[in-house]
Amino acid sequence: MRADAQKNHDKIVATAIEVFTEKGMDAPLDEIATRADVGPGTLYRHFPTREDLIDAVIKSWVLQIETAADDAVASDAPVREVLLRWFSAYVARISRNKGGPAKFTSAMGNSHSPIFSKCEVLRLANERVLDRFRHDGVIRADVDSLEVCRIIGGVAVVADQAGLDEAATVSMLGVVIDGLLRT
Amino acid sequence: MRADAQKNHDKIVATAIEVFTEKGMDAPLDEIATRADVGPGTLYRHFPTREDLIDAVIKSWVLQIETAADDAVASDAPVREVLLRWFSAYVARISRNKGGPAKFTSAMGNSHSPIFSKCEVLRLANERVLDRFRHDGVIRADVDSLEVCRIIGGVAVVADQAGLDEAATVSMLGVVIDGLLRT
DNA sequence: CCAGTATACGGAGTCATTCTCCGTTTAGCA
DNA sequence: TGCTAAACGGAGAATGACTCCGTATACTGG
Repeated sequence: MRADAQKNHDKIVATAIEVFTEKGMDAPLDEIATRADVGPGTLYRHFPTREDLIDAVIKSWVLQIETAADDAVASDAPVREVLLRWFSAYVARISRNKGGPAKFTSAMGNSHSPIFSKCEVLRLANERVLDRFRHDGVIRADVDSLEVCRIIGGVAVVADQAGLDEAATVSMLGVVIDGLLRT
Repeated sequence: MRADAQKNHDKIVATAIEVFTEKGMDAPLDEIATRADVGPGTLYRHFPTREDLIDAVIKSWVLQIETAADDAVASDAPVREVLLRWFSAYVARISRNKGGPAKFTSAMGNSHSPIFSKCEVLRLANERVLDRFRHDGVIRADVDSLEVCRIIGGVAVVADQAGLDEAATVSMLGVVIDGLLRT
């Protein structure tokens, strides 16, 4: 890639992180272009769709999600507590920017989405956590990771769109966790 | 209200029902105006916001929700089965038009929304059903109707946005129901 | 029945946003 | 240093929300 192209690419991603933080993931792309001092054409050449740009922005998350999952797998606290912490981390992650939960959760399981691979990271991290407890027989075995991601994602979407606080989210997650335990 | 205004009002609502069915609840309002043979100005005078129009469109539902709730309260089938049927009806209702679940669920509990009163109908119907089982002591008492509506709504939003089939929805509802039972 | 007026109409027009097209510029190479 | 593929960027087309205001008309009181 040409040096100027690389520079613009990086500048766009950096600006996108800023703008998404300020205005949510549905922020006008042209504003990102303007603030990155590039033309709209340049932005769209690098990132044909909004999701392609989101994909580039997410890269930094991946590691943190993996770490949270590692913690959950390693922790010897009670199941309920471990799951609550893990799901909270999951929700916090995808909710960092307004509109994020909807973006991730509706792309989940859709292999044609530009952010599919990032969703897979989430799904697989969740799978590792669930596997640990499935192994112990403390959670039900008939629900797969994708489905759990969707339910948790649903909670995140509602919390995001209705502007709920963390307490409300935790309470809803508690219900879902109880639904996963036993059986 | 002047006779011509009434006629236009009715024509707009009828057309909106059609267009929402075809294109979802985010369909262009100008298209509704065009197809109803009125100017955009007329549509916006009658319904200042999209939600005001949705509110008018919903009127026909209310009775059906009440009926489904009545059935759930009266049924002597097992809890799990009754709840599954009720929640399925709830989800089906708000998911009738694409984009519906998000509209309803994010307005739920927000008394400033034009469709708040309709959301209250949903919430109260759900409350009646929950109350019956709370009385029997078969479901947990520490989760209120609003919260349950949000969790179920979250499932509906995800199913709607990801285009999931009914089996997937039912499976997710099953998890939530298990989370509500006991304790 | 008719005139006067409040009410309602409707579409042209503005604004915001997405996305494209294409003439211009430039990095990197031979 | 000159050539060319690569990249740029902004004008502008397309879509959709929403407003403004000149025009038309349904009602009412005489």
